[in-house]
Amino acid sequence: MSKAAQTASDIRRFNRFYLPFFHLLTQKYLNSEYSVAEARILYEIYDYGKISARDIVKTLCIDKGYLSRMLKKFEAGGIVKREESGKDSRLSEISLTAKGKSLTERLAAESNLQVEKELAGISDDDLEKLSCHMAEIIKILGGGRDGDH
Amino acid sequence: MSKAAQTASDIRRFNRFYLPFFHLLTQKYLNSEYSVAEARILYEIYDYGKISARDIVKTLCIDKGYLSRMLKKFEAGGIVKREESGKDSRLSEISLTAKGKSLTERLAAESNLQVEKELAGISDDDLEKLSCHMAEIIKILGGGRDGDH
DNA sequence: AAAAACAGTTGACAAAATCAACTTTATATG
DNA sequence: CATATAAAGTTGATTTTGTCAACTGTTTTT
Repeated sequence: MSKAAQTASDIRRFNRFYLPFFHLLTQKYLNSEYSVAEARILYEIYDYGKISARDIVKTLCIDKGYLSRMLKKFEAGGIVKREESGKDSRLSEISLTAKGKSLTERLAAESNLQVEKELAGISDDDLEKLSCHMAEIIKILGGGRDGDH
Repeated sequence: MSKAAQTASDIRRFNRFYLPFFHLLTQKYLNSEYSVAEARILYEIYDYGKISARDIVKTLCIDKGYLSRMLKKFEAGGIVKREESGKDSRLSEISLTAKGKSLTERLAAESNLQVEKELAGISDDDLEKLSCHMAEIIKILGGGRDGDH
C-alpha cells in the first residue's frame, strides 16, 4: 500500500470521527432559520464585501438558478443589496446591508459558541495543541489564505 | 477572549478550509449514484455486520421514516437483507448481502481514491505528518474507537 | 389487564437542489 | 459593422432529500 493510500485511509477515518463530532453533516445551520448553503453564501459575501453572483457560483460550486433565488430572498429580506456593475451590466455587485452584516456576524458568533460547547472539559493546553494541529494540516494541504470572522 | 473561544475560531477556520478541500459539502457521494446519507447507512451496516434500524437511527441521527424508506429501496435493490430478531419481533436485524458488501467496499475504495487524488504532490514525509496531526486531534477530542474499511 | 412505551411503516408535506429554456448584455469573428 | 457565440442571471418544472405526524403491531411497565 502506498503512503498516499494509507494516508487517504487515515483521512477518511478522521472524517468519520470529525464530521459528526461537530455536527457537520446536517443541512440546517445550527439552530438558525438558515440552511448551510445560505450561511455559506452570507459568509462569502461578507468576506468579499462586494462580489458577483458568478463568483459565488464558482467558489461555492452551486447552481446559479438556486443562488439567484436565494439572493432574491435575501434581497427581499433586506439582507443583501445589488447594484449594477458599471463595466458589465450583466453583472451585479452583491453586498450585505447593515442588517445583513450583523446577521452574518450573529451567525458566526453562534457557530463559534456551538463549537465552543463541544470543547468543554478540554484543557487549555490541549486546546492550544488542537489549534496547532489544525494549522499544520492547513499548511500541509496548501491552504492558509483568507481571513476569519 | 477565552482560550476555548479562540480555539473555536481556529476550528471554524479549519472547517472553512478543510470541508471544501475534500468536497465534504456536497450531498451526492462522490461520482456515485448514492447520496451521502445512503453511503453512511451502508457503512454503518457494514461496520456492525448486523444492526437494527433503531440503532442506525440513533447513531446517525436520521429520521426513522426516512431510514425505513431507504432500507426498503436497498432491500429492493438486493443490497441489504432483513431478518426478524428472535427476541423482539418488532426489531429486524439488518445486514448487507454479498452484493451490498461489495458495493460498500467499492464506494469506500472510490472514496479513498478521491481523497488520494487531493494528496498528489505532497511528500511522504508530510503525509506522515498529516496522519499524525489527525490522529492527535481525534485523541484530544476524545475519540479513537471504531475500525476502518 | 390496562396503560405506556417502542420499532417500524406510511402518507402528506416542506425544503433543498437540479435542469433546461429563456432574456439580456457582452465579446469574438468574419 | 454585423452576425454569431458566449456569459450572467432569471424563471418554471421537476426531482431529490428530509421532516412530521398518524398509525399498526409488539413489548414492557404498573
